[in-house]
Amino acid sequence: MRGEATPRLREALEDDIVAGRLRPGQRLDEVGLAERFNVSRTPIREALIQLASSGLVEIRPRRGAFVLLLGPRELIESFELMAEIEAACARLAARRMGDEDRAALERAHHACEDAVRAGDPEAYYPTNAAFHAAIYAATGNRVLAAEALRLQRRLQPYRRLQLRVPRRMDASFAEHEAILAALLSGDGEAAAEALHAHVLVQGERFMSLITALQDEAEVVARAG
Amino acid sequence: MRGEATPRLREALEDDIVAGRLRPGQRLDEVGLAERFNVSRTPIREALIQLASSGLVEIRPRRGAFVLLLGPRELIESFELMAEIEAACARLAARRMGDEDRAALERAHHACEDAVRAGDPEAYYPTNAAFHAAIYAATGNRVLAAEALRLQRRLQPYRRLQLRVPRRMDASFAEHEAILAALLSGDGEAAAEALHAHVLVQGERFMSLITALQDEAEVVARAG
DNA sequence: GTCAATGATCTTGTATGCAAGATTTGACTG
DNA sequence: CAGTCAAATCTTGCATACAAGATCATTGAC
Repeated sequence: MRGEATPRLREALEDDIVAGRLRPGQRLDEVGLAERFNVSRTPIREALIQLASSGLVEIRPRRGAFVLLLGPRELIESFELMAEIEAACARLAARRMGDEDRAALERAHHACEDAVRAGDPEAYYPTNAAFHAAIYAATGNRVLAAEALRLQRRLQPYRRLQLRVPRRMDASFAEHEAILAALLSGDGEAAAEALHAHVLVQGERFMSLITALQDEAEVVARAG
Repeated sequence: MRGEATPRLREALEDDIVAGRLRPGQRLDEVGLAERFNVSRTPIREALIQLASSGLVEIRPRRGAFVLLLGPRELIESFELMAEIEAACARLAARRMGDEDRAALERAHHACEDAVRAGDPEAYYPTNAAFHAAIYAATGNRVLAAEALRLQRRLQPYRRLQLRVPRRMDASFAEHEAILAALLSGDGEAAAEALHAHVLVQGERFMSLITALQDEAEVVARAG
């Protein structure tokens, strides 16, 4: 077994959580994971600690690790934070982005368009994430971009549900169009406002779904 | 040894870093720390991993852990992120803060005033941090506040140096006054702008000092 | 039949052991 | 005398061992 185990485990678990294969609230048993990955508990624990620090996992002392389950309040607050950070990204990106960034942004936008045309939410999901990531990158501020990505990943398990809402995908894409136009025209304030609303509306639309998920997940947590 | 060791170790190391007892760039030897705290390497490693995830420590695989040393670019970017986040806090706080928050903010401001009167940068430092923290809390958004605090701590080892700059403490306090006035009058935009500038100016003023620290720390890192 | 208490079982948190990669030291070569 | 290669030493990363707290089940009382 070459290379180091811990980073690999962290990525594998992170993918499982972000992709929804591990559901919010689910318990992460150290021994079980160790067996699944054919390693000892030590690197598993270290990976779990890292995931806890980046906000994907919650470790309750002496009780074990759980996929982070955001309550309604935390969820609203997280989307609000995301909206503020993305708005800041829009402002900076509009001011600073270069030709390379513009091209990447347009590529990402077209990829979204393809997914919308295909009417495939599963395909839209990653292209949407990439579009937002392209905005982060266009700020030229790597620290800010890393922070935005971290938050994006933290919210992805929840976002994922939202694309199932009828017509949401088309609405999302239309909003992207307005954001992109504002960015390309260099109007940072307009882009910031549009992006802020775009993120917040997602948070708000989620709430009903989330509450449902919440109940479901709690049942899972209790049963599992 | 009752209670759990890891959280205690994390806090102790975090305090050492934030307070400047452990300098940026300094190596953190697992065995040495284990002896110092009378524990095995295991909880030390877990504490270091947590500190790495919150951005106070850098772990280079197979090379060990080091107190995070931000380069000039990362430092500028971090202050820019901090400025954006604090500006967002100001906007939200101006809209939402209650009487309790107002009172806490004024108390924090008066504590700053005392330190300025005494002309004591060492005393001003924590009161300044508390003033900013009061703004975070006044947003009513705990997720946002937690994020702001995390960044604040990450930058504290660097901020700490800046209060040594002549007259900086008085200028900082004067800026606080303007920020507080805007917040209390409910003018979120003005508060946001003032706070944004307040944070950014710190970042900019730091740069010369930082470069000096950078060199010094690298020497320490190489020697240690 | 429900609830509480107590012991068995399981899981976490920490210590210790060991192998592999990194660093240092010292000798040797040009 | 500087530079380089190699072996010895040190450190990390992972595995395993063990103790203490948490969970669960069984039993007994009401």
